[in-house]
Amino acid sequence: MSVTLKDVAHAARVSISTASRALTGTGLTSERTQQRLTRIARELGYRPNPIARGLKTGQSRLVALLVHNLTNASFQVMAEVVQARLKALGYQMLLCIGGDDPKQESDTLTTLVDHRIDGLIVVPTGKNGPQLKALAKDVPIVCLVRRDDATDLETVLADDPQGAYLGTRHLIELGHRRIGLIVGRQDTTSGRERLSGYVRALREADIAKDDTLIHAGHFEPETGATGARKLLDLSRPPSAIFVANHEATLGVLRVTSERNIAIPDDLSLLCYEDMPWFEWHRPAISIVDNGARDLANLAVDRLLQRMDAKGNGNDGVREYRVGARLIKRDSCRQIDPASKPKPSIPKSKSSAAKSSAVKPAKV
Amino acid sequence: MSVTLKDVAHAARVSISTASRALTGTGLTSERTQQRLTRIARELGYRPNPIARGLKTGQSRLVALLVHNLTNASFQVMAEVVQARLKALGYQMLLCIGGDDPKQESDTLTTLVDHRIDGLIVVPTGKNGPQLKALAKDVPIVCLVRRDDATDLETVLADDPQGAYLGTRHLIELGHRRIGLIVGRQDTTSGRERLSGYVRALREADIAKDDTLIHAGHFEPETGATGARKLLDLSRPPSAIFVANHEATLGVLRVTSERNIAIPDDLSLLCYEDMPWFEWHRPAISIVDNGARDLANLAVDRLLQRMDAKGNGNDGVREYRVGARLIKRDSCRQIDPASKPKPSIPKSKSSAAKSSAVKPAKV
DNA sequence: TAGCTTTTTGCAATCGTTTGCAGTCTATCG
DNA sequence: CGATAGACTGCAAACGATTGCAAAAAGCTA
Repeated sequence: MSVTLKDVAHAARVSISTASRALTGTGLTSERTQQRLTRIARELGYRPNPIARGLKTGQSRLVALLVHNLTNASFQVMAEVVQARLKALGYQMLLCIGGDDPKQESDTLTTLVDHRIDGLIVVPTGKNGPQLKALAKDVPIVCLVRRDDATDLETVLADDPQGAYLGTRHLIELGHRRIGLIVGRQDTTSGRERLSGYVRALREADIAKDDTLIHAGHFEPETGATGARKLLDLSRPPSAIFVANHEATLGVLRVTSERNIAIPDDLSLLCYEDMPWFEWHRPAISIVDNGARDLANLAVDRLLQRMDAKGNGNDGVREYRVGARLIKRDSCRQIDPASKPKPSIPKSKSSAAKSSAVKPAKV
Repeated sequence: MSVTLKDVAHAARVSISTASRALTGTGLTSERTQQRLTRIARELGYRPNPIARGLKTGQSRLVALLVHNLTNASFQVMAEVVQARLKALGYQMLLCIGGDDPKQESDTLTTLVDHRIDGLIVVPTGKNGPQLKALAKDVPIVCLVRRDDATDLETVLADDPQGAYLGTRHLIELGHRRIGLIVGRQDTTSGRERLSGYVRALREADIAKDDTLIHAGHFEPETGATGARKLLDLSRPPSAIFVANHEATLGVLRVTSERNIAIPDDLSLLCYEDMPWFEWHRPAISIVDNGARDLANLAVDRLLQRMDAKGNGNDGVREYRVGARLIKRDSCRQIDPASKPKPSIPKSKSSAAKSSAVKPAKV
């Protein structure tokens, strides 16, 4: 069907092996034949067959990315970043969707290694530790966003404690003392870590932690709605809500809208992770950016390094944290505890907010 | 490294060929050996190597989906649907992102056929017709959402003429006579077809087409903003806007919000294609659903059929249309034909409208 | 039991590459 | 001028499966 190495060799009147060496540039061929063959190959439109090559070399030039879904904005940009990076290096990305379901994850993992993928970036459910660990012997693996505690795989994480801390502190600096928190499930790393960052910021400001102000729930809009209702129904409702679970944002907005609560006048709102429409929403929604782009890039970096290292990548560092940063928009306002003044939009001096940096963390 | 067919055959004391036949179920083996071999294979944890198999059979069990991006909600659900369907059939999906850029599309296409994909579903840019046509000789291809006029490839399209017609008629039935249209680029199928559906509905209702009410632009929020401004600045502004280009929705909403225009009281708004947050938005946004899910499913159906047919799929039908449907929510209101449409200086009296009084009145 | 058909099995080639080994050629040096 | 090192090249065996063909085994009839 298509042009094979044999054809090229034949056209150039050399043996297949010479052709192979010349084209792969193994250096064992004379400059002249090498050039001649590259030319002929080009003329004939020869494109090496990765399958045949893979059979011999055991590589596939395929790298898989396994995420939970594609509706999550973070996963979208991660997928785009990973795909772009890999393509530039001649790899193809295999995007798989695991739905945060251990069974599906497990199935997908086995198919992937069957296909002899050269590398894997995975957002683990956390329930397939042993399998992942076993696979890691055959294939370089990097975990993304979530850690699988049952493994010691290299992991690239958002700095959720810091992000939540940053966000909470921002609200405190604006004068808020009663800050509601809507956060994800507490059996996930991110859920726990965001809560802890929130708590730390409060403690640092000598604000007593009030459990009635904290609502932990699932990663769904519904959680935001019930959470918001609960918080707003309190006898002393919060003056700001930090939605540390971006799937919940929609729910919160619906409730504030239903109740005709003006943002940021009546309530300040700060969210976690960006969404394309946050900027376009009125008021534009301030966020803590978890750095999805950086996360993906770092994950690719790590993976590539492992793929090159060929096994001896045990250089100690097992966990990387990508710094979060605050993006101030218009949904949080300064509070003056003394009077009830006109709302003032905080000016965005975003240069100060760029605290993002990539730093390795110790195990 | 892993268990090969040879190992299985050896363990069962049969030849490799027998093992192969027994496991692939070619039917040329006795029931008994077949069972015995499947058992042994299972015990040994044998998993066939798709690369080796592919080399011989010329198949890869890989099917590619090439879309423009992942931020578009339709592409997201399509990707999820395709992945799910294919996985169930033992295929892996290769998701590629072409950015609606002919050069990238072209590059990706060649890498894909290099990888000997078994099939391809592509949202074509429309600029690589010849290449697609050539590839179609080697690989079953189905076009999705957009047609590439330079080819005669099987194509699964949304019924945009009907969808636009449906939406426009809905607005007309609500009593609107001046209906603004914000639509995509007129050099794309969807852009043209949606315009034509709009025009047909108008004609059918004996409403003269007014070109000042039509704004065609790029697939970006900015287009929505400029379009909305243009329409609302008219001396006789429309009483309803049909945003037939869902990337533009954000821009339109920003403008209505900036100008304190209440939806649906002051202006009815109808959009094309669903977004997760449309339902949660206040007011919930009515849409014409293009049936992304159905589109993807049909595309997969067609592709599979072609892949089975092995070349003789010339059964005449070259184009499939998936019906659109109207989803009524709260952003369109009935107009009293007696009273004149109220133009300029709209008061914000909608209880459900964006409540924040403070807007940085930029622009 | 012989002779025939039908099933089941094994041998070996093949897919398109890569690569160890051995052979050929060129050039250099004594 | 002949020997020899060094640079190129080609042969052939892999990689792990599938598959046509022929041989062996089994089943059947008479």
